[in-house]
Amino acid sequence: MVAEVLLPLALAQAYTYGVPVGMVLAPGDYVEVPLGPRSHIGVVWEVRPAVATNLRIRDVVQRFDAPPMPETHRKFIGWLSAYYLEPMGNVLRMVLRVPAALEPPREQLAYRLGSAPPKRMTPQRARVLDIARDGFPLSASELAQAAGVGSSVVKAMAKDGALETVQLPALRPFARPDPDAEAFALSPDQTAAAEELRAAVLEGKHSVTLLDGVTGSGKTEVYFEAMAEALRQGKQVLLLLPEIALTAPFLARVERRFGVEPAGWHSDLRPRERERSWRGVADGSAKIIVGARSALFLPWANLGLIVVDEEHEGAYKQDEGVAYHARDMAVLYGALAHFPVILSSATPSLESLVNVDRGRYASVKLRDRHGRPELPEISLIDMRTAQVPAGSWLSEPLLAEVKAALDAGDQALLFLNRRGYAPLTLCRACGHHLDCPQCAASMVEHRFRRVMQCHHCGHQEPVPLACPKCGTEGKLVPVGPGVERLAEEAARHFPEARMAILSSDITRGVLLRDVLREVADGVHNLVIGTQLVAKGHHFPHLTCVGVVDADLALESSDPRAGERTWALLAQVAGRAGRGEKPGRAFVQTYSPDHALMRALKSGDRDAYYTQEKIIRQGAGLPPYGRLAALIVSDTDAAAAERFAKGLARSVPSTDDVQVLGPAVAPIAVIRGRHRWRLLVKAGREVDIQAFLKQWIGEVKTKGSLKLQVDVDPYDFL
DNA sequence: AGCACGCCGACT
DNA sequence: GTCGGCGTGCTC
Repeated sequence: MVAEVLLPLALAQAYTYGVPVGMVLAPGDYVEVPLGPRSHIGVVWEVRPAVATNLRIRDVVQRFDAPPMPETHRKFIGWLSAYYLEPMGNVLRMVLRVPAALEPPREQLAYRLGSAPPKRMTPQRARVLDIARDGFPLSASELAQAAGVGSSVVKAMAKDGALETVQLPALRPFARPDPDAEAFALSPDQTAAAEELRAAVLEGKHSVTLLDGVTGSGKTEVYFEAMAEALRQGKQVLLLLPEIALTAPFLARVERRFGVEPAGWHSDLRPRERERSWRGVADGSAKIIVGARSALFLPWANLGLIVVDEEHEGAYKQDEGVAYHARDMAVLYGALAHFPVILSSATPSLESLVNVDRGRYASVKLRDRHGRPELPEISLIDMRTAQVPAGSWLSEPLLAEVKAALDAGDQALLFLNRRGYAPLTLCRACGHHLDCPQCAASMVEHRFRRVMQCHHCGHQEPVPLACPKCGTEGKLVPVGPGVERLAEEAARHFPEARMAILSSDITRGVLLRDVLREVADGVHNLVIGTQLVAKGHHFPHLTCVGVVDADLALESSDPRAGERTWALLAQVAGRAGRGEKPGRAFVQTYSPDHALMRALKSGDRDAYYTQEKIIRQGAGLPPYGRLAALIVSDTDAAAAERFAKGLARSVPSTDDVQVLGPAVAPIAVIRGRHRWRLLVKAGREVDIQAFLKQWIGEVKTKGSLKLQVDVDPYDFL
């Protein structure tokens, strides 16, 4: 017999290996196989009788004693690979990213207080005893660290008998969740919604339900009930969150509801915790997993429900490596493995709403628990006519509203989606503007951190005193506002205010979560923030929200800009009035007649989305058509252009696919790589993958040139 | 992903 | 004349 083994390398197919006599293999088994001079861990895809071949067939080295990868998971890998035109091995690599997962579990030695007193007493030993006396067994390094001594002290004391060793289970086992640990009190609306979701779970087949309700409507408690139902059936449950929303308070809510700490999965999990979650998912002992998008690839033993929270979030689209969309792949997984998927959002994506229109997704709407309207009262401030103090970004009407809120003892929020001090720095002597040496983008001044930074590649340099071009000193001027500059202005207007700045590059060792808590507790009464503030934080004292530049996100010519702007502004405005007092939002705009602004003012989401749908439909854009983007990049600008234009000339002739471009990509240079972009546009019924394979399947790239395929790009531009 | 094999510049 | 740079291709 031979086994077809898929390896976690950029290989499109499985490789054939001999099965040694006495070894029994089945599809899904994890095995070690030789490849060239090295050995790799792979997954058995198929076992079949050997046929004559002129390949040199080498033997499988060993089979790992681990739960085999279920067939649905293997199918998922195959589908994803076919959908995104990514070699299967690359997709497998996302599953096998936990190095220790297949090794025999390492026992961990722990130390606790022994029976004998230490033979010699030193201050160090006394500290170790102090720690050991009041506690759980700790590993040598933990104990030593807690006592502030070297680990040799611990080891010596163990030898003495002053400490004794115990074996700990290598990894803390997962406790079984209790679906009824602490049910939250639900409103009648929530109960009805929860019933619908539970019914979908009880049906035990694939379905997608869009849970659509504003912040404050209690979506979380509602989908918790669906999770409880899946848990009662003994299934595993995956709760997907955008990375930024994976916070300790959120995990605490899950723990309270189900009585156990959920397994976590995100990028900065420590290796040991990663291993624990991976194994728990694989053997089925981890029942609730709360994770970021890559949690989809964990080797699910018995997955029975996926909830995608904040489903509209662009962060679900991964664009490095395998460019997949986690929300779409969650739906695909549900379809393959026949379980329900719940998409939750206060501002659903157009894609999901259209799927509801088409009858493919069910829709469950949730109103505010306290009967409040979807959005607070929103007023537009027409910046063309409003009084704006010289050198100011805040208009008189907005300043008056903020003052009124502060005077009333309430909180106010000023929102500007721009990090740093100023987005652009110009030399007034020669007109030079400071750009990133690696990218086609401006360097952004960050005054708190005293650096200039490129927001595309992260490149940093000190803030220059003189113009790098003409050498004139003192003539560099910041142009336009960032949150830091806005804060400076706000401090001038409201010197008494207790101000906090919320931005992802926040300040001098202050932890973001501490600032968020302080804001929620009312320690600060004036908050200046970037889009970070839009993300589901609850600020009960906030009654006044000011959007400083509502046009910013609309300026992009990407057709998705409208949808994104709506989600952002609706969520920011929705921060106001979530506590006892009603809130109001004020939106500064130069285009108050824009359909989006009018809809925002009237709080009529449907009106705006209806219009967006018409525009998308007219343009044949998703979700009414299909898109794929090809990105050609090279350190050599001319080579990138030549290759991209050559690609365009070799498009196979078809009637149902349109190829646009090439054009210089929206960000023309990133990290010194020049980028060109082609866009493939087709009807919904067209097999765009087949077209792409026919077109670029045999294309070879050489040198530093890279050709990247992005099926369903998030940016349509 | 490694690793070896292969063609062009700075050394003894 | 060789050492070694990393670009290209292969691994069942």
